[in-house]
Amino acid sequence: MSRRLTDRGEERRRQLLAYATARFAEHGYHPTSVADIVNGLGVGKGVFYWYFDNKEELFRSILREAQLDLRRRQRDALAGAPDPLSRIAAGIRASVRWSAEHHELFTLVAFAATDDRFSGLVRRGQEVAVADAMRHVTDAIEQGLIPDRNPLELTRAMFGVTSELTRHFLHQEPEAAVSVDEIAETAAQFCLGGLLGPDARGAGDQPVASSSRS
Amino acid sequence: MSRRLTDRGEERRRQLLAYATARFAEHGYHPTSVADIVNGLGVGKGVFYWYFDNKEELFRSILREAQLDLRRRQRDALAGAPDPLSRIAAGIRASVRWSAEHHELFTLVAFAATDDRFSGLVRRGQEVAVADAMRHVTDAIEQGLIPDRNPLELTRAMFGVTSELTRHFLHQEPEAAVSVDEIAETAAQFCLGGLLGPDARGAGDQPVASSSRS
DNA sequence: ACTGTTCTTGACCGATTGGTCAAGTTTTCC
DNA sequence: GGAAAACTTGACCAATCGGTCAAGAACAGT
Repeated sequence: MSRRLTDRGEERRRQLLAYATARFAEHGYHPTSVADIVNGLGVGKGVFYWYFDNKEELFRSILREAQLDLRRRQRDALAGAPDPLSRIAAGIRASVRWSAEHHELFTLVAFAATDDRFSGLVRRGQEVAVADAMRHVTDAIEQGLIPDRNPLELTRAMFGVTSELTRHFLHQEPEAAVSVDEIAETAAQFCLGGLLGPDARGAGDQPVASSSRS
Repeated sequence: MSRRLTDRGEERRRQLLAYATARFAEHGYHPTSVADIVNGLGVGKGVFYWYFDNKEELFRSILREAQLDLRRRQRDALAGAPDPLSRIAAGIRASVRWSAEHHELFTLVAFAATDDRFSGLVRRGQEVAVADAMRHVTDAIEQGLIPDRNPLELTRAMFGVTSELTRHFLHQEPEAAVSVDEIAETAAQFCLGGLLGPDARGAGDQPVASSSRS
């Protein structure tokens, strides 16, 4: 589809994406029909199919734009952080904040990861993000700031912390009145502690021999 | 439905549950039809509706049995652990092992958490599991084994680590040839470190004043 | 052996869906 | 001003689905 869109067309496409995002997040991808989307916007069915080949393509577009936005946000957040551990902490905080602001997108990505058609796309996006974060973990190991353990395992553990705390406190139980900053801080602190491990000394200590060297 | 089932009936019901579990895990809940399930078992549609009121009830039954099984497994794992931190570590390892053995159920719970109809059930099940685990976190704080921070936040962070490491290494990338025990150990170590935080001293030290007391 | 219950079959049905498309409107371009 | 393109409408359609149910088979109990 190499047809050009006018400004009016671009605006309509954005409306479809935004409305569909909200609708999918609230009711789920499968239970939401194309008719639901176009009726909600007050347009005819053909408008939908003018801009998207099918329902699945619409959803993929939403996922891709979410991934790009998050990655951009994390890159911006790391600018200026002096050392690997503070970059890791800054990345975690940026992630928590982005997810807090994009509840709908977070929900959709979580669903997409469990669905055959979309899990590949989600996986590839996450691999990029994980590779980004893992570089800092590797740097921290090389600089002797944390014990030498499997960087991928450590990075994935951090992802788990970040997404679970965000999901629970900022999306599922927002009435718990926990601030985004508090959750971001909890995530960062827990992860820094996790990187150090249970036998860790204070930051800056010389690396010590590990009984289970990897 | 208070009709009694014979042994033959019980066996058929189990077959429906097992086949549906595999089918839902592989293709997704929504894309799997009742026809898919009964055709896969080689029975007629009425068999399905003899045992279950509808498709949704079948899925709920699967979720409930999964939650009971996991909880039982974790309770067994804690027996004999002498102190809170070793109970926490034992619970984490049990969780990882259970999830490794129940890939299908793990997948279904992950999906169910994102779906309107089932997320309530998943949430309640998780709250029970979280409350169980949080008791040990609270004990550890009270015994001065870890700094005094929000136990619920700490417990949720551990859940995030456990599920993400399991999901990634044992389900998504099984060809990475990482053993279940290694992942269980990584999860336990990361979490113990996370509980201690980045300023932690060795286990057994007196609790020190925290600059951000909660 | 007969009755009652459990288990089973698969045609059937109303409802819903994703997607198509002829026709019309609006806008753009020359 | 007219032609072309973009945008829009909503009826239509084949396919699929969840669930029902009359009828039959198998089994259990007396």
